Amino acid sequence: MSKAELVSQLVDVFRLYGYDGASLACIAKATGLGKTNLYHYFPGGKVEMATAALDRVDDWLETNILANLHGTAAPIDKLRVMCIEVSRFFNEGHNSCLWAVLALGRSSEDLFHDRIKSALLQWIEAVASVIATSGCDVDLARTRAEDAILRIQGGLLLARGLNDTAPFQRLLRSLPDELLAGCW
Amino acid sequence: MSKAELVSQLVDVFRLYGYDGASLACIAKATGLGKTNLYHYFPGGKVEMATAALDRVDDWLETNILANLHGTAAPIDKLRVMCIEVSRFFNEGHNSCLWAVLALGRSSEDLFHDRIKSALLQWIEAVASVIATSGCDVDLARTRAEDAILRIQGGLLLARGLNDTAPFQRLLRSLPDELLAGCW
DNA sequence: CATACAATATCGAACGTTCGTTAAAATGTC
DNA sequence: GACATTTTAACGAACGTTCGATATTGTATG
Repeated sequence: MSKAELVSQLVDVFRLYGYDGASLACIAKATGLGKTNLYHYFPGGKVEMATAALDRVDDWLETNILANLHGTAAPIDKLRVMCIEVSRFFNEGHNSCLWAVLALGRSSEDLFHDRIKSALLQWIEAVASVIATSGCDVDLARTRAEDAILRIQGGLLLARGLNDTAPFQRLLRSLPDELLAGCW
Repeated sequence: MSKAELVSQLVDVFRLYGYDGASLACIAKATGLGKTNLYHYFPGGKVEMATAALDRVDDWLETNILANLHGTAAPIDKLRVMCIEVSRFFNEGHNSCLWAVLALGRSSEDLFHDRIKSALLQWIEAVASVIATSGCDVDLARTRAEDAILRIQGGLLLARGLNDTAPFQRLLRSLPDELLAGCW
């Protein structure tokens, strides 16, 4: 197995069990590697494994979300592409968000908080920029962008809490139009 | 310290550290009780402690949210009261939601999932009922109610992820009117 | 082509620590 | 003296981690 596949499995394990819930034995079983062998790939131990998982999610954000939002397509099309990519990445709502899991899992002042905050802000600012270019007031665009990310996170949480991905999927369908509503 | 205060502290500890992150040593320190002494109050151990914390949150939901929503006041007033109570309970967004922490913290098939799902559904249905009585289509009311809870959860998550409670507070301010918009 | 050697990958066993938990004894309270 | 509360001590299990050795692979030299 390549290291890229390995990291993908780490993402899955951490967002399913959380940082504390994902024991080394749990990770070893999920990846098929021995506990010891994991230290060959991640000498920094569990922290480095979670960091690698976060790196992977950052890559996804940059490649599949930010690049698109910063592109030259029409605002409505960029937002539609974003929602499609989000739906795919989270398996139509069946997967949790690693940021949410790590942000809620440990104490307030933990290792990953700064990274998560930075990623969320990048996403919000990119969405706000797209909305603003469609003629919206800048402050309103920012507010709507925050609301968009907020609702995506809430949708994923509800999907897990209710065992029902319908609200999340409905949200993604209506989001692009709502974000640009009333913008000329 | 009364048992009621003790349970309140359990709620705080669990929603700050998560179930796995809240070790017995951590709980003992937070409550001021010895590890073993906790077993005098909760013979069922950690599971019973978390269950007691969930009981407390259920009590809050029933007393401060559902009773109000099922009352006889005007729909808009009931929704406003709800948002005020939510803001107070979550300390204006500085506290996390125990349901979210427990839902995201452990594996999909865990001990608390059914309880969390049931509580969320009760809340959603109560909100949907209020919206529907104001003249809204029943399906639309349900959709809006799901969106309301979804956004509250997302707002709390963003507050923790961004270290910024502003989106959550803004959400609570605009939610009552938005939920009833276009309903005659 | 074959051999030797270094680097990479994997493993089993054990480390010390912390986990949740239990039993018994000590302390406080009425 | 009866009862609730708290503490001391200890338990086996699981935690993240480290060590030492063994395969496996790649590479260079003869």
